[in-house]
Amino acid sequence: MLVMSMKEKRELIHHLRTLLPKHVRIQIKHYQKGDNVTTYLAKRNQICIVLTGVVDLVRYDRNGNKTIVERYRENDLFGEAFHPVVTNNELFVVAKEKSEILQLVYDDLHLKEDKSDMILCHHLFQLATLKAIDQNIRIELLTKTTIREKLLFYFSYLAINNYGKEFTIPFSFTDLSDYFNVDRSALMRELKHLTDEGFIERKGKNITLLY
Amino acid sequence: MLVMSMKEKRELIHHLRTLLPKHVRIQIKHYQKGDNVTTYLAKRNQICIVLTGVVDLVRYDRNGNKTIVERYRENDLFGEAFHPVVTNNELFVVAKEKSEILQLVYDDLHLKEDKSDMILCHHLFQLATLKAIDQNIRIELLTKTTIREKLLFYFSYLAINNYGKEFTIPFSFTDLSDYFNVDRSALMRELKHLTDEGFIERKGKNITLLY
DNA sequence: ACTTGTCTGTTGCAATTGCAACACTTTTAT
DNA sequence: ATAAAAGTGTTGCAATTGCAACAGACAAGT
Repeated sequence: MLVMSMKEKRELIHHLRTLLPKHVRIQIKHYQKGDNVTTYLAKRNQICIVLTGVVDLVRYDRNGNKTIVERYRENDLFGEAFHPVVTNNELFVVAKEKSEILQLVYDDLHLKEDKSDMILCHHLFQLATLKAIDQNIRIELLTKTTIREKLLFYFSYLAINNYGKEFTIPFSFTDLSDYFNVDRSALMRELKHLTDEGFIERKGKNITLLY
Repeated sequence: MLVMSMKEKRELIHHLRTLLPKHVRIQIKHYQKGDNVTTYLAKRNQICIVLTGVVDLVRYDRNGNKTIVERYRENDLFGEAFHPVVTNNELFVVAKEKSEILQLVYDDLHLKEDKSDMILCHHLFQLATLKAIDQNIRIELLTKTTIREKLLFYFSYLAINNYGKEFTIPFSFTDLSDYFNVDRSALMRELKHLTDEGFIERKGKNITLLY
């Protein structure tokens, strides 16, 4: 199956680790909160998998606006390979908390025609698919025209993932506004409107949908 | 190499077609301009590759606003698998021009341990990576805060791909505004401002960067 | 050639959002 | 324990954008 649960994803990573071909050089590195995991500069063709923790891919524009381009959690795939130098960007990968990252060099897995190579490749394809799914959700979120629509879309996404109309937002509001790419105060204002108009109930980051 | 040129990508697809394992069921379908390629409903785990032509993944929201979620060109990968049903979306894939689409069922390529299977898997991973790259560019574009920044980012992207400060926009302005997810008239207005302020010269869709 | 439809270009006005600034609470580090 | 830092919540105001509406250019089809 291409679409898989968290559990299946975890098993996939475990399988991948146990079956890593010997000719594929890997490193497992540990990072503390705030550490720069790796800068998007030279080292091309490096693929990283988050084993534990959370890391953010962030960008600062000329005006100092911060955007969380993507947030990677346990078992997510990322790497320079996915961010070709198309413009003069400043991208940073920063550990949001204590994290453990598996790094491997893509070029190593070139068609050695052994079974474990094949499994690795297959797993990487699945991970890349899952990544694409996350990216599509983000794109869908960003293409909502108003903050209200962004919030409602995001809430219904969380509701489906938590199987219910009550859930806790897994971001701080500051980070959420970076992820939505909107002003934080404007986001808070819209949350207030949604509460006042009876669409949601809110206690801190706990939301209950009333519709 | 993970990052590859158009030519390399074309060769990859060619290779993939000649080496398709026999147990993988494929179909090559032809579509005319305006045809609905496939609706994002039931058929999961189908992977599509554009052989010729252009197809758009579009969404209409409640207010009738159209958004081009993604545009797929020759050798691009798409499919229901990348769009899990997370919300009540209405996604359509529409042929923008006469197109030829290769469709294969993902479940067929499950670990048959033969060489061509491995190559197919490897190629699919590469395609998925290229897809992720495109998605990242789109995300970067969408996270620009103003229409001006979106235009300048997009222009510099085109300039790099065309190796020069002169290029032709490969969208109609109507489609470009759908892709940027902004109002068309607002986009035209901003183009005018950029021209008036001497950032660009424009004749129809031909742009020259003056900075 | 003519009609139909789509695309381009422009403008006034209203609505949403970003910005700046502030007070207050919570978390983190020493 | 206490200081410093980060996050939350709120508001007025300005700026950007969306919307509506229109006219002319261009393209496609009969």
